[in-house]
Amino acid sequence: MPQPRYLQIKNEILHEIQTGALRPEDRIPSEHRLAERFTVSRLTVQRAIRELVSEGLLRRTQGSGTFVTNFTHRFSLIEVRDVVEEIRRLGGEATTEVLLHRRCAADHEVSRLLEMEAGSDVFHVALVQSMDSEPVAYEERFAVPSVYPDFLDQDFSKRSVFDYLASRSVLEEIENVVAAVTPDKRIAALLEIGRAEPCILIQRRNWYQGRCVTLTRITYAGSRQLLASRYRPYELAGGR
Amino acid sequence: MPQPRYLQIKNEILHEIQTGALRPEDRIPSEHRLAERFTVSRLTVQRAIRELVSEGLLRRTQGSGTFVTNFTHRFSLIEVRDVVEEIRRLGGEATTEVLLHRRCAADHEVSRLLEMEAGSDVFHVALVQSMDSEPVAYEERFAVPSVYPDFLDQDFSKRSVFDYLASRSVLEEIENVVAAVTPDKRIAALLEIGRAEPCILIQRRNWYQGRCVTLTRITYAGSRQLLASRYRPYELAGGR
DNA sequence: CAACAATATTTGTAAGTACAAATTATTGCG
DNA sequence: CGCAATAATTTGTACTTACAAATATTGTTG
Repeated sequence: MPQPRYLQIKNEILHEIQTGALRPEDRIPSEHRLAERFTVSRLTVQRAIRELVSEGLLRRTQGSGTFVTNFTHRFSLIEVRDVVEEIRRLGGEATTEVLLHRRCAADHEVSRLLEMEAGSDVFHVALVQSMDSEPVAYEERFAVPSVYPDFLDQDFSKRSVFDYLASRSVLEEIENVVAAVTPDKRIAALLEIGRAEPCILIQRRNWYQGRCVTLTRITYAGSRQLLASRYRPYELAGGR
Repeated sequence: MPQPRYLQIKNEILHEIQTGALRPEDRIPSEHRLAERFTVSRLTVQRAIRELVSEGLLRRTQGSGTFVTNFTHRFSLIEVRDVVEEIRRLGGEATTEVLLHRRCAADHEVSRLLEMEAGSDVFHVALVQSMDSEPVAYEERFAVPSVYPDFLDQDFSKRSVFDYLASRSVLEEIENVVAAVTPDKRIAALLEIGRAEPCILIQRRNWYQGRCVTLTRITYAGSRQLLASRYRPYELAGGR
């Protein structure tokens, strides 16, 4: 058996969509008819269709039928990786300089973003990430003490904050905001760039068990393109 | 039947992962055992597990077993929508001013990015997108003539370029590059911002049938946060 | 003890059947 | 003709069975 039947069926439907033989809003044949056409059981057809539905290419309504989605990707996706992760992926050596690592009272802005009362205690770490000795990002992270009790015991120059935080909680919700900013004097100096050089600021908030538990602000040194992604929206499944 | 059995099983496993009862690399019981435990058929268990696999929470190996992934999202995702789409989503009125709409010879940079010979003919359109009469983005798009023969006949002030391009091809591959830039004099004037105000530049390339067919550069007026996303990585399925 | 063979376990694919639920088409009646 | 009841279609869920393929375990033998 060179390729499972359900994959053959799936790829055939996918191909018809890609070539335009099946157009958005078109109704595809019923499971029964497809099962007849391919001489397979209804279950096999069903599996192929269910996967295409979960991938967003088809939409089905009980009693009515299965239709081609007109959702020709209303958006495309950009992956935002952890800086250390990204540096390694690019084949560089990542080093971390920890500037601050403390417990402190949250200021107005931070407490608002963390959805807690102003003046509450938070953990705070500030660091500079370098790739092959060249600074590429300034990170500032805040964490809620109750969820990360051993935050202050960590050595973030050895293990990335990202790694540590990820190991302590399976996140429920993630919010990312991207903005372009001009670095202030201090950050420009740390990143060894001119104050006129624009930077990308990514602010991320994570929720765990209904509460906002971490706030991260990463300022990327402008010219270094760490935010790129390339992907295939609808790839044919299986080999060949 | 309040909730399908396969969803109950899926959510139970998901819950065990979220609470930490099941940890990364743990092996979960075999289909046979789970079917016994929940008094359902193997198929029903299989469906629950297959969905969790496709969502990236479990990994299976034939003959060996099913394991919890240690893939605690190495990246998070940002959705990049079309400007017109994004403006409507925010409840604003989108207007488009077309500055250029022509056929021309590709310069060195554009032909390199479109993977074609320098000097080849390309379609070119430049426009300013506004939200409630306030300019928010400057777009420059290049398209390969052979794939979009009626490019010049379109009225892009009525129908968005995005819409037109999407209607003509189902894309195979999408590349996005995000950078922070300082706008040049012309773009700053068009966006009605100061030259010191940093902007986000998104460059996108699309592939269709093995060839790069479109190149887009969008400069977002800095302070307007059009790049934000919020999502739940592993949401419990079904109601209740 | 090590190498190999046989066996058991586990997942992968697939057929067939059954009934429920939602939608759409059809029929019959006033 | 219009409306309501009925029938047919289509998807949703679920059970049982069957065998193949990959891996893990156990037992045997030199």
